[in-house]
Amino acid sequence: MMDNYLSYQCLSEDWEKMYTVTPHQKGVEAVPVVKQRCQANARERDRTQNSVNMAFNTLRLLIPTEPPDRKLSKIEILRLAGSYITHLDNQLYTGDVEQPCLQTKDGDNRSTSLCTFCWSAVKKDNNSTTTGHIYKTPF
DNA sequence: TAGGCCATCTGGTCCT
DNA sequence: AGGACCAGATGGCCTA
Repeated sequence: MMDNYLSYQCLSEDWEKMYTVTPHQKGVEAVPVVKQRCQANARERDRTQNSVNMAFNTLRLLIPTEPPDRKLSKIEILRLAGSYITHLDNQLYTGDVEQPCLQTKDGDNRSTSLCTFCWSAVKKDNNSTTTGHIYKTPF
């Protein structure tokens, strides 16, 4: 793989030195394909770092965990975000933040369990003398 | 050391 | 035509 290119993270200062492809079609300007490829790579890098990862970080901040700065993988962020939305939706529906909400297990409409976020609240309540705030953090 | 996770590269497709 | 978006491939790092 990448035999035709200069491998990872080709730097902009190298671009001008890169070879160009001789055009076979008449009237087509020679295109510095490697430079073009490196520019595309840079854009893609920038997009994943500043767009995709930023979105993951923003979403991560909205998910309560214990400890709050617990490292979550991207797939964990997505799954927990879904669970948390369901949790909030249940509380909104019942109108009772003290009432633990139940969630349906994947693919099984008959089987329910305490949702992740309520479960963590129960665990935390059992481990402390204070009661009250429902938005305890999972784990 | 195997497996999970991630960053990066790459080529294809779609959009402007 | 060029850029954005996407999914697959690859290799490096980390941890159990």
